[in-house]
Amino acid sequence: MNFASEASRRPGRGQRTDERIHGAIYAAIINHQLRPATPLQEDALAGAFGVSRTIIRKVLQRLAHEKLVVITPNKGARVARPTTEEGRQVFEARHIIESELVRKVARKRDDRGLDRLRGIVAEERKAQLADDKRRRVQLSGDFHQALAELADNAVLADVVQELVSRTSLIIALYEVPGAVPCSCDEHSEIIDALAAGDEAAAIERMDHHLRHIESQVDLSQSTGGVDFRSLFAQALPD
Amino acid sequence: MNFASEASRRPGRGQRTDERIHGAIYAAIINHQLRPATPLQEDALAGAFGVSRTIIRKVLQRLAHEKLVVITPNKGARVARPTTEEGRQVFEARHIIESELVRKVARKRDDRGLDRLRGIVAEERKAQLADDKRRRVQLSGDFHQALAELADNAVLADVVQELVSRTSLIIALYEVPGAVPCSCDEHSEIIDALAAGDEAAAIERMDHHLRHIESQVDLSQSTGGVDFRSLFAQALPD
DNA sequence: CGGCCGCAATATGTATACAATGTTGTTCAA
DNA sequence: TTGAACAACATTGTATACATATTGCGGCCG
Repeated sequence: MNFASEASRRPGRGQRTDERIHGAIYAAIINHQLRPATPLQEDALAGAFGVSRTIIRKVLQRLAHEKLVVITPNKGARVARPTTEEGRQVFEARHIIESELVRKVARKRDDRGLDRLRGIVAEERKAQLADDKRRRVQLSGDFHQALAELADNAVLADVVQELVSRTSLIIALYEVPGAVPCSCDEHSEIIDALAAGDEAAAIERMDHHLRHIESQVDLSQSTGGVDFRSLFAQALPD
Repeated sequence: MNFASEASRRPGRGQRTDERIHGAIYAAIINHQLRPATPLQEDALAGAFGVSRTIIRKVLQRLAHEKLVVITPNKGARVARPTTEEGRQVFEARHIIESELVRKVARKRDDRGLDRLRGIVAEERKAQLADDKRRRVQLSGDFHQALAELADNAVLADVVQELVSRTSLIIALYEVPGAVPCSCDEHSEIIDALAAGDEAAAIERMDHHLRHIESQVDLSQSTGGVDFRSLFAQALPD
């Protein structure tokens, strides 16, 4: 894609540009259009978006902080390739944090908030029928994000947002072949428990849902620093 | 301070420079040498560290992502001034996350890890005797950071690190006048419970410790947009 | 013929120049 | 005297040029 025309039309109108470019690359990574380990060359991106490398560098830096991109000094940026261990940690963190957030929301009985969640699930169903996988992934993330926001804790909501993004990368890498995309029914069940104010049930269902997502990936492979010595033990002199 | 000589001696030796400058500004903020709302002018910092604004911008961007600095477009960067609401959220997040981390560490019975914690507490005691407040603040953060690392979850350890830094800012802003700096005995008691493998006690003591820190700050003021009208009600003509 | 050394190409790291924006102080007019 | 408009300054935003590091290729030596 080439956005050069729009970008250069209005030369210096603040830092709306950064935001746009960040959003575009972010979405492409979450959507698995840019897969893990894809090189993100500064010049190429600068050309594509019609801006200078300065802007691209800023965006890449931000994505690196969000752990979606890895920058190796003097070698450039690539889409991150989280290890299985990192995957395990991300899921553990999500269990811990999202359980508590669900607890808080269940206690709140915020009907308007729940309606917002229902709206997202409705969109999910539509995307499911339309077989639009990209939109489903997007909306599934939005659901968790929205839930976090309902818990009146923007700090934790930010953390969840980051963890959800990273989950996308983990799925891209380790999804098992016949994986069934996470059914939105589970989201619906969580909402029902929240609406009923049933704290325990809501937590249990969120836990179940997260375990379900985990069951769709295979984190058993050892990616954390391959030990060549033992791997090639029999091929090496003692 | 002026690091121009060292910086320019070896012109382009990788991005060790960024790290150094980030560390320096980070420490200054945590130490309360740079107080909330202090303007961080690019040129001034560039001059002080003997680098160009390019590097400074990168560092400020990173600090902004860590929520220690706020960048307002076209107006520049300042040390962040978290609101009382944000303070509340940070403490809540710490309770949720650090409780679970303590639970995990209690179950692990990792003696070598506990020794590391004891080492930090010993340093804390020394700093307490030497009346070195800066070092005490630093070490207190290190304790929580080290504890998080013992829980075998680098993802959450990163989050805790960020929350601990932000806590420093909150203390700088809202510390009550006669506040007694957090005694390192509480850290010690947590270690003892961990050593005994007493999960419940360890969690209880961490909770107590965090509540103690919270009691040192006054988050009751409403900082979310000061209402001059009511503030100066009696001094204004209706 | 195989392996090592050196050079060239490519990409990133940093500095600087220029453009745009925001702020402040001054001047002029009502 | 007060208000607003304007102009000068200060500061950030962006692009570009140059310095430096890595990588792959080709030639040279053993």
